[in-house]
Amino acid sequence: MNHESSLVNQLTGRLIAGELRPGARLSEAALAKEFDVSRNTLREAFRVLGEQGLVNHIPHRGVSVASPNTSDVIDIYRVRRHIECSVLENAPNNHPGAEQMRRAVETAHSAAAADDWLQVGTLNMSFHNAVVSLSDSSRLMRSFGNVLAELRLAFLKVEVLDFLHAPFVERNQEVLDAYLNESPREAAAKLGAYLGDSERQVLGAYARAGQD
Amino acid sequence: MNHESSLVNQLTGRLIAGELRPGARLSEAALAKEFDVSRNTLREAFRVLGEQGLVNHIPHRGVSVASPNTSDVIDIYRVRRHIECSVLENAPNNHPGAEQMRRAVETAHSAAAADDWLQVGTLNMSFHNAVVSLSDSSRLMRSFGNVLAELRLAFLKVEVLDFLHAPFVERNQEVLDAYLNESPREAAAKLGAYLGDSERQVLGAYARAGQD
DNA sequence: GCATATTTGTCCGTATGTATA
DNA sequence: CTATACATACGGACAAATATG
Repeated sequence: MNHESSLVNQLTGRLIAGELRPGARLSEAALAKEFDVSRNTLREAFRVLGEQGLVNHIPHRGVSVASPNTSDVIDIYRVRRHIECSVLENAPNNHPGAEQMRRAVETAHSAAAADDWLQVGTLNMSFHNAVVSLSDSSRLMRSFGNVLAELRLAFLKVEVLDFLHAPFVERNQEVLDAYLNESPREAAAKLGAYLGDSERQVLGAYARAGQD
Repeated sequence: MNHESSLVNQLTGRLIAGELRPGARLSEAALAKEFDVSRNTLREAFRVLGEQGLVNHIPHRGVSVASPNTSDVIDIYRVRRHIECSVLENAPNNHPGAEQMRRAVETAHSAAAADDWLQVGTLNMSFHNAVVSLSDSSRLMRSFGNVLAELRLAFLKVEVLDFLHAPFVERNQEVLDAYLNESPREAAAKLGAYLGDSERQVLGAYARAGQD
């Protein structure tokens, strides 16, 4: 059996769950023992995560969980605007991805009504992944997924709590409606405004937390 | 000194130079001996290149140079259209990246006059990297660089010779002029048309070569 | 289909370099 | 400054999977 890819998935799961906090040093020996793999196997997984931007590899100082600063956040939102808006604006009608978007919004409404904010946050990610899936590009989806995972670390760093995503459930609904009933251009414009507000909220949290 | 990152660079250099052909198996023992590194070090570099899409890693069957098929090429051009056109359309005026674009076009004209088509190909990549640099996003530039490197492998696979880039020198010039003298929207439209033609040319080469 | 050789996956031990206490 | 802890890289070893005859 292949430990390697499942090891990457396990580590990613811990990272986005916040069990390995941003900035935390990741000891080779400790983690190797914890996951019951050799240091070499773990190091190979570290290289993959480093390339994905989830961990930082500082020469001769080891590996630590990525800890995005404000310029990282700004860069991440630049990527989001370019990719998400471009994909939505050029999306064809009746793309199956729209159904994924619809489900994500619908389920998010239910989850919000049940005060399950963790679920709301997860469904928010599903919605935006669905948007990018309108591109039919596996490479774009892969890169975008990495960026969203990195943004998740930014949330964890300044403790942007999941319930703060509440207002965005309705915004996602509006983006979807614009795509279905108006025009891709209008939907992309709404999405761009959404991303601007979302970015401001995260940067505000950084300022309050006194992070650079 | 850090062997690891320089090893990745050395391998990347060989790959885009065509010394390691698309589809070629990369023996751990042989390459480790050739680069005078241990197998473990080489395997870590393989993981990085795998994440970048330059090599394929099949468990228990080793690593081989990526060999993009037609659907890969189509996917790559989807990414190029979304990223390059979106960046150009939203680029500010007087961005320093425009100077890089200008230099690439100017030098390409000279190189074309001197029949140095290898150089023309390199400068073509410089031009499009410069376009993406208009985004001021390091993540976008990194992802785009990986995609361009993968496209380079596609060229090598079907032997799209560098002199075929000759007509595109003028197209790049037109894109630049549109950006400088007309509007970002007009420049993006020209770039989109350019990418469509470029994609057709590559897919034509695939058809002639009988590749899927 | 079977036996053998090759290759990969994993792990350990150790020497060296680096930063921290 | 010395000592300690840790990360890096190498080399060797063996099991497991694959390729080859």
